[in-house]
Amino acid sequence: MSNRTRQQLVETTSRLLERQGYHGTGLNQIVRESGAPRGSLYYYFPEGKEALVAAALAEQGDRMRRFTSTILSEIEDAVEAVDRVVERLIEFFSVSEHCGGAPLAAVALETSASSERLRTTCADAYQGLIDVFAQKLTQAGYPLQQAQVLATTIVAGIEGAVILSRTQQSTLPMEQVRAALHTLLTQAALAQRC
Amino acid sequence: MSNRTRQQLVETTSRLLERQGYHGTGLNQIVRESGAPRGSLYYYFPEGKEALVAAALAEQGDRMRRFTSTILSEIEDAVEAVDRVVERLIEFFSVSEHCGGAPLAAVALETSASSERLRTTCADAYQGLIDVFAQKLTQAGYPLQQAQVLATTIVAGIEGAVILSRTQQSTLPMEQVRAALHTLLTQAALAQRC
DNA sequence: GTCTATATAGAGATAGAC
DNA sequence: GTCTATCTCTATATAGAC
Repeated sequence: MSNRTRQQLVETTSRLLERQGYHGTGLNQIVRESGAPRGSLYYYFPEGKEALVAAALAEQGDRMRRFTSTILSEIEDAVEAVDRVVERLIEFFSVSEHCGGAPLAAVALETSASSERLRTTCADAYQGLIDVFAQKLTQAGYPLQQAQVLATTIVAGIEGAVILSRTQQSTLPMEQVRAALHTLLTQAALAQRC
Repeated sequence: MSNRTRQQLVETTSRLLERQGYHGTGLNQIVRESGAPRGSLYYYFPEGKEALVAAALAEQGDRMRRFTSTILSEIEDAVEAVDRVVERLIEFFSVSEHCGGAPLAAVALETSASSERLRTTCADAYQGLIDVFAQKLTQAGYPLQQAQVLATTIVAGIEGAVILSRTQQSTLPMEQVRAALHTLLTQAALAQRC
């Protein structure tokens, strides 16, 4: 079936990129671990590796955005909602055996200087995620500019915390950043009321 | 001369790792761009690529720690001192044509699952940097646990901001995170006085 | 849609001369 | 300390059969 094989390739690529990066992930490994037919890769992605990776990154960006958006819509209080997002990410990080959590970061760092296509794909994915947080914060009454600063800081803090947690093989950095973001959002809200 | 060639290899490796990551940086390229004699690589690093990269990462960690420590010791007020560190990093990011600023992150993400040696080297480097910030904050009167949370958040925020700034080719994310860290540290200090 | 075979290039690493 | 030559492996990509 057409979309089935293609989807296997994209999902396997996403998974491998997350722990090996762009240059560390070979097409042979992708084909092998996906179980997809060997001859299908260049049928679905005639432009080769870069196109396959771009598709995987875009899908990961969508997944992250939907995941975040769902949680933010379920909890009315903005501070608690952001807290819950980070808590859920910590859970995912734990079950991934301390090797997941930043599906875009490695590729972004490796390729931002060499591939415009992959760089912009990552940029769009990050911006989509930032927008989701910013929208929640503006709806909660934060001024627009402050909401944008805070949303960027949330995403940056999470990405950085994942890097630290992966190198330390511990959830502690993510827990610490979660606490700090809670403080930041709470006191920003307080300052705005006074 | 002995140390001269070795140093050329290490410095070139550091520079290439920063924008290409571990698997994207080949030994041939390192030798070529360093201008070091081709035959010297395995003389200075008999254990091969992993050892060379580990040396480069350790040196980058030291460099970052010294850079930060110097600035923090020059400015008495802790909040202003941290602000100044981020400002200086933004300057470096600008002159690197939006491709530098996170010398450890790419390798950390690529290899944390496959190389204990590189993972722990990155972990040690990050911890050294966190300790420098934490020490400044405790000296400024922040309680120990709060200082550790804030120090981790500073480093995580910076690393995440660099990722965003590189993908967006703009200093804006770093500026935004700088502002947010300023708010966080100021209000944490206020809360502690009341 | 999928296969195998292959082209071409580059990787990391080793041996042995100098 | 440094050189060249070479080994082996793997990479991406393509061609052409089925």
